[in-house]
Amino acid sequence: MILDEELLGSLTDAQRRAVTHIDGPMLVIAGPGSGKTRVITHRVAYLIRRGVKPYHILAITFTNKAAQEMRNRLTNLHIPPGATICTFHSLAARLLREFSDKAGVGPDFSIYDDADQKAAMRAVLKSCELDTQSNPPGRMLEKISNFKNNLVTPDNLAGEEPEFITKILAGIYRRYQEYLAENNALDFDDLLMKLAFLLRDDAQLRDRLNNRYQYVLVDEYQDTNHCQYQIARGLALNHSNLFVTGDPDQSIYGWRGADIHNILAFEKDYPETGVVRLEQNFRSTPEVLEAADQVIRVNIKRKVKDLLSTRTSGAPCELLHYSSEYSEADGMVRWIKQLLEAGLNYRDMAVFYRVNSMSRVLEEALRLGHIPYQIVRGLEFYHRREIKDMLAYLRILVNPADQVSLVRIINRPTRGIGTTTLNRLLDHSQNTHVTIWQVLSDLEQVGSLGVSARAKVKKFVDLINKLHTYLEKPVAEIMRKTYELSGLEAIHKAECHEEAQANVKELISGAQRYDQETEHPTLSDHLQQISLISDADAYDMEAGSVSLMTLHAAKGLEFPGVLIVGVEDGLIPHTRSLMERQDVEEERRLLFVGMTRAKDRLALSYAGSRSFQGSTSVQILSQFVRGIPGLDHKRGYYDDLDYDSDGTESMDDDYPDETYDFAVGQLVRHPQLGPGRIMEIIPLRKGPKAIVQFQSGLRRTLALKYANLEPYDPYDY
DNA sequence: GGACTCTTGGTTTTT
DNA sequence: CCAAGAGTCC
Repeated sequence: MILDEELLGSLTDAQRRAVTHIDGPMLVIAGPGSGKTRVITHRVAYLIRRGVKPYHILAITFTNKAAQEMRNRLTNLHIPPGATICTFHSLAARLLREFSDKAGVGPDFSIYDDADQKAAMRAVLKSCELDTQSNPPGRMLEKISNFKNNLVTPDNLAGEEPEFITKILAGIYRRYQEYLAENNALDFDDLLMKLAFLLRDDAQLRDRLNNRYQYVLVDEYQDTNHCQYQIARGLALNHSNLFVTGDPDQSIYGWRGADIHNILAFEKDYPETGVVRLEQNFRSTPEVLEAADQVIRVNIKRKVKDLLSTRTSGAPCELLHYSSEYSEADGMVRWIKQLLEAGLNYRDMAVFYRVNSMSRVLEEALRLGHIPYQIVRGLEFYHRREIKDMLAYLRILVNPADQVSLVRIINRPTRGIGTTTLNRLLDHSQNTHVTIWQVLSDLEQVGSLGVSARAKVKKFVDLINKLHTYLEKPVAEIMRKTYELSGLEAIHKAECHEEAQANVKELISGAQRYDQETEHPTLSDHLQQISLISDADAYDMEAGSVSLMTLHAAKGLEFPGVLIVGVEDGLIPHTRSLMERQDVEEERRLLFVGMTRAKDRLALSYAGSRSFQGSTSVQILSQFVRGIPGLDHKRGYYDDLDYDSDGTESMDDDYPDETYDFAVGQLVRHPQLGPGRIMEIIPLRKGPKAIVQFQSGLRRTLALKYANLEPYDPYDY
C-alpha cells in the first residue's frame, strides 16, 4: 500500500473516495470535466496494485476509442496489462463467440450493420410477399430494434398485443430473426440481447463469468439501455462489485433506447450503494460553465447539480449571428484564425454541429481557407462501396451462410450471374432448406439452371474455394489475395479508380496493424471488430487539424476552443424531437454536452437562413439560448446582410431578451387541469402565453401570468 | 442480363 | 437537393 500515495496523491478527496472504494456497488455521479475518466482509470490501477488480478477486472467504456485510451493510460501508469477493457458490444461479441454453442450461433457469425439489416429485411419482406412501399424496411427495423433493446422476443410479442398491426410486425420480426439465424448473422441489438438472455437463463455460465470478472466498471452509465442494464446486473450478480459512473445531464442516447432511469434509480436497485459526487470542474472557465448551466438548469428530469469551476475567469462566451450558413461558415474560418492568433493550435479547436449534413458547407469554407481539418466520421470509410465489397468477400470466407454478403458480390465484378440465376439459386436454397453455400457447392441439384449459368457460378465457387486456402495466413495477406483474385483490383485499375485502390490499401494496412498487435489474429475476429467501429473512433488527437463532428460524437472529448454552429430552433432542438418524441430535454442535454467540451473559449453561432433539401428557410436562434445572460451577442463581422441599410443594428427587436420561468418541453401542473407539458411559448406584448398539452388530452393556450402553472416532477428522487 | 434514366421520398443523432 | 430504388431500353 506504500505505492498508493504515488497513485492517489494527485486526486481530490472525492475522487480518492471513489477510487479506493473496494467492495460492493458504487455510483459516481460525475459532472463534465470532473476527472471521471481519471477516476475509472485510477481505480483499475488501484485494484491491481491492491493485488486484484488484472484478468478479474472488466471495464466497459462507451466507445472503442475510450477503451484504447484507458489502456494507454494504464500502460503509462506502469500497470500490467490483462484487464478487459471494451465496449458493451465488443464484450458481447467476444463472449458470444466464446460461448457460441450456448448462444445458438456459429462462432464466426457476421455482424450486420444498418445496410445489411435493410438488405435482410428486404429479403424477409419479399419472402412474406409484402411490398417495401407500405412496409418501409427502415421503420420495421426501428421497431424491432426497440423490442430487442427491451428484451422483447417475437414470442413475447405474439402473446401481448392482439392488434392487427402488431401481429404482422411480430410475424416479420420472427421471420427476420430466422433469416439472420440462417445467415449465421447477428445485428447490433442481437449482440446485447443474446448476451443478456444468456446471463439470465444460464446460471452456470453466469457464475463462471461472475467469477471471471470480479470487478465490473461501467462508464457513461446514463446511456445504457435495458439490455446493457441487465448485462451489467447479470455480470455482477454474485459479487455486487459494480462500479458505475455517469452524469444524467449528459444522457443523449434516449432515442437509441438508453434509459436515464438506470442511473437515476441505481441507488434503489443496489441498496448498499456508495455514492460519490464529483461536482468540481477542472476543465472549463467559469464563463463556459455559467453559460452551460443556463442551458441545462431548465430541465425537469434531473438531479440538480452545481458546476463549480476550479479555474480562474476567462474569455466571455460568444454568440455569433450570421445571415446564412455560408457566412456562418466564413465566420467559422475567421473564428479559427482568431484563436490561432491567440496562440491555440489547430488541434485545440473543434466545431460541432447537430446533423452530419451540415459539414459540407463548413468543409468547403475550410478548404478555401487552407485550414487543416478532420471530420470525425469513422463509419464513412466502411460505407464506401469498395470497402463493403471487400468485406463481403471476406465475410463469406469465414461465414459461408452469409447470404447478404453473397448477394452483394456474387456478380461483382460482373461475371454474368444476373438476377435470374441468382433468384433461382436463392429459391432453391429456400425451397429445399439447404444453405446457400451448399446449393452453390452442389449445382447439379439445381435443375432450373442452364449450362452456361452453371459454369459461371461454378467459376465463382472455385474462386471462393481458392481463397479458402489462404485462411491460415495473416489477415493482411488474405485481404491482399482477395483483392487480387476476386477481380476487384482489376476493375478498379481499369476504371482508373485510384481512390478505391487507396482505400483498399488502407483497409489492408489496418489488417496489418491488427496482425501485429493481436496475439492470435484471425480474419473472423478482425471482421467482427471492424463491424463495431464507431464514428467517434476516428478522432485523431495527434493530428494537427481542426476537428469537425456531430454533437453526439463530441461526448467524452475536450478542446480549448469549441464552436457550435447552427444553434437554431429546428436544429437544436431538432424539429423531429419536438414533434415525435417529446424529448426536448434530451436536446437540451445535447447542447449542454457540446458546450461543456470547451476549456477556454466557447462560441455558438446561428444563421438567419439556411437551405435545406433544396429550399431555404428562415431560422431563429435556438430557444435554449434565447435570452440567457452572459453570452456576448455579436453579429458576424463582414456580414453585410446583417446590417440594415442605414447601418444601425436592429437585432434586439427581433429577439426580445425576455427570460421565462417556463420553457418549451417542460412538465407543469395546472391547479385545475392537472399535469401537462408546455408545447410552445408565444411571446406577446402583454406577456408570454403557453400552449400546454395536458395529460388528459386537452390542449390549451394559457397566459403564463394568470395560469398559476407550477413545475411538475413525475419522478421522485 | 446489364446499363442507363427517371422518380420519389426524406427531415437526426449511432453501437 | 441528393441518393437510392424502380423502371426502361438495348
